[in-house]
Amino acid sequence: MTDAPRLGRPRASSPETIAEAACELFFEQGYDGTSIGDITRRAGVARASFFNYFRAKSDVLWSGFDARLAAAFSAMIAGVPVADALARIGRDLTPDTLALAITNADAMGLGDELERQRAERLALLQREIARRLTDATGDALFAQIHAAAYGAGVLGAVWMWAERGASSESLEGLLQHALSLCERFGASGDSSAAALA
Amino acid sequence: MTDAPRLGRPRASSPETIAEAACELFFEQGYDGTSIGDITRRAGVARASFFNYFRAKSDVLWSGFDARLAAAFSAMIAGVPVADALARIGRDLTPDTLALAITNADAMGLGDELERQRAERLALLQREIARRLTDATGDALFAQIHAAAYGAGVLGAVWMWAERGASSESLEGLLQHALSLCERFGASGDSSAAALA
DNA sequence: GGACTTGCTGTATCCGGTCCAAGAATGCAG
DNA sequence: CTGCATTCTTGGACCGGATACAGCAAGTCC
Repeated sequence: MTDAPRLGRPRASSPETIAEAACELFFEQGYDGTSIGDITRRAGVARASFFNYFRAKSDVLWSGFDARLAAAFSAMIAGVPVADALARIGRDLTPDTLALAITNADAMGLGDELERQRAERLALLQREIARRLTDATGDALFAQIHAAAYGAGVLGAVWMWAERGASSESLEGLLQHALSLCERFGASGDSSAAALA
Repeated sequence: MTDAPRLGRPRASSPETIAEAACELFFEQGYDGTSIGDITRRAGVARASFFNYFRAKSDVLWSGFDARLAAAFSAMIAGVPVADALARIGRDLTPDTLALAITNADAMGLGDELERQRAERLALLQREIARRLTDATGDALFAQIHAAAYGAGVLGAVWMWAERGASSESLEGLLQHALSLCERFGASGDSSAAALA
């Protein structure tokens, strides 16, 4: 939230600068056709420095969204109800690199990579949400199913929002619509727990 | 389904042989500590031949399950209802390499790899099921949510089954329980489609 | 000026995965 | 028996992502 600490050598670049260079190259050469060396060369830093800013190549596209996810998980741990915490993901989400990647997936040559990363986020959402849902209901299997529904709702809403051009206002409503669908699911499943325990 | 074609040089090894060698090494050195060269050396074939039997290292664990998934998808395309097609995944599923990997995840050093692969299968299930569900309801977002619930049900059931020791009989019941939870979800969501179209 | 902390860089290394050309082992047609 | 088509094996080259590390640069604080 605050600015960086003051100690030590200041950073010579920034995640934004590197991400910008990367996205340019993705448009020009495609995602697979762009090596990390290409990115850092254009950004004016050494290849090894790339990993000071991103953990992996794909993080260039996902780091912003991942930060929102992490915030939502923190809120959940702090006691915020699941649906409320997830709804905040859509608050003030300006079109970022992920939205850019979704809308221009073809032009950037993001064939399966985007799907692979989306799959990881779906699983991450499922895991974290299920952790909180299991405490409430006690049925682990139902919690996993319900959590996956929530995760799919979040990602589905983001995708639809991006594909419509990331018009800034509609994500929040889209997300709430999706989450309401998921919540209705939970209301119907409070019986039949101990059948197979 | 039938035997192999008769033409050309016969195979010098088999997926089973290679998978066996691989699993041994995973127990001895861990998944990450075992290179593909290690596996092929123990199996008595050249490194390049590994990719004649598996597309990737992780396929050693997942190829059996993937075949069942593919069969289920084929059935869905042929018109079998979603829940019925998915229920067949549990039919006669003898403990295979995947079950072995789940139960011995720690001993094999399968830290995140198993989760990553599971995430991909969850997304695959979601995609294929949603493809069939969208035709029926027309609401793409709800279809994605519902499809993810189905996928999570399948994987959750398989995981519980494996963690209980893969006792051969209980998977089918577990799966049907999970799928019934998912189906109840679908019954409640037939309104509220055109609100945001 | 020094100690300390942080970041940059070049390099070496590892491994998964792809590609390819040459050769080996089979069935089959003549 | 002789080619021929087919299929698989093998070794090697190659690429790119990711990790590790050692040495240096650039700041802050005392």
